[in-house]
Amino acid sequence: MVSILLAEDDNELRRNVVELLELEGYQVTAVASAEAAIAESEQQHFDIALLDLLMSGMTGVEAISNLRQHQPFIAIVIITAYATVDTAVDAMKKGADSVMTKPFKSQELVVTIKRSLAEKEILKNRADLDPDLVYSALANPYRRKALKILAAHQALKFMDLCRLVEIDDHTKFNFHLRQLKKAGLVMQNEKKIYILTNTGQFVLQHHNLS
Amino acid sequence: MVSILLAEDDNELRRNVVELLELEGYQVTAVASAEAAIAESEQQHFDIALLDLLMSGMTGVEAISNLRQHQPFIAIVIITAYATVDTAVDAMKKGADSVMTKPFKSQELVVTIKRSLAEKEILKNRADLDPDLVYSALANPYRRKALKILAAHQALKFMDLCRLVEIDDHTKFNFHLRQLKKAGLVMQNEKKIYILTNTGQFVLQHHNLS
DNA sequence: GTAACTTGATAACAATAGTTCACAGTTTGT
DNA sequence: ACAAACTGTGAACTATTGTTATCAAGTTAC
Repeated sequence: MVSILLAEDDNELRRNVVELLELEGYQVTAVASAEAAIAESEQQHFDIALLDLLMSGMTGVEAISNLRQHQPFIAIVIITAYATVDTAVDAMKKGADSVMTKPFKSQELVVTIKRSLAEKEILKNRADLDPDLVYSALANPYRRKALKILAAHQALKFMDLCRLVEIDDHTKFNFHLRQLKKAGLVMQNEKKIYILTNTGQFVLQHHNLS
Repeated sequence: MVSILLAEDDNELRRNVVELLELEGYQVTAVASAEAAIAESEQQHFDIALLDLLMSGMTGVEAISNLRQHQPFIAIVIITAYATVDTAVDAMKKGADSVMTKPFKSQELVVTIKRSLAEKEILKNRADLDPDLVYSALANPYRRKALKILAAHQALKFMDLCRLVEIDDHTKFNFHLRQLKKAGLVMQNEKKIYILTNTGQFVLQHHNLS
């Protein structure tokens, strides 16, 4: 079941949103301040947090880094009545995944929640891969280069990739390719041609290899 | 000298912005489409790109990933007359560093440019560190744990950190700590107490270690 | 068919990473 | 002052990573 953490200091709106989300089948924990939200996040796991921007005490945006400390994969949606482009940009810079304006229709909220969860879903994949192997695989310039080239060309045959990485000894390159396969970043398709796994694509997107 | 790539299909506005930015001492390359901007980015280095959202052909937001392909550290500002919170959020999700609304005052543009460059400045630091060493250092759960703990506690003495990482043999932990030092992620302050380097803080921020 | 290229497996080896042990100088508490 | 805990160094050793050489099955070109 998807668990939602809601921080909203308007009592009536909070009750309404809780009711709405519970009808949608979510499990909701509602609090009235950013501080309370942080405290809750230390107690139990949440998939997504809906934070009002302006509350007495800490703002929703200020709470983001605290929430992520205990729940690195939590999706965060900032909700605010006074949203401008600037406040939205600021919230995104500070780590929000989305920003909604108040007032909103029930369906807008549900759609935003579903989309934010979907976008985070890819991140969850990372949880089931072995970070030791991935970092170890990235700790070599040939392999980082191979990944980048593979990302650019989508699919490459062994020798083509080998040449592009500029390793003259193909057996040496074969070794590095195996390391990439072992780390789950690269695989061969049915025609034995090398492609990135979606893990590989994710890693490449988020690591900006140099 | 800071080099700016400007993509704007309104000829008059483009000329005005070029004039303004050159007066401010920037070196500006101006084009009239996202496609032309991508082509330029393959020719020379830019510190920052100012992209109009709506142009004939590709939008500014669609060009972002292409630009980053050749220039991973480029800062990107999306400029648009029809900015809503939703379009701004979308642009940020796709990798923009900031979003500005048209029309804007000269000073707003200059301030936004300076701030975006400053925020990217941290990234440049990464360029001068050895990715082999960093990834290698991260390829071990003890070391990732030590980094996380160090980030939470800011500063820790050797034995305190060792206990928190739950390694019983302090000399074994000492080895891993040396690896972290060698990678430039951790250092000792004047009182010999262990702290993260700013490289270490950057890595921790951007890797969300699991 | 055969010569050249492709795509691997395997073994032998060097270099690096990681562990453990022994020991020693420095702080800290009492 | 003395013991205990702290903060290391260095040597010995094992495991893993990375390189090189040899060999071989499959594919393609002619």
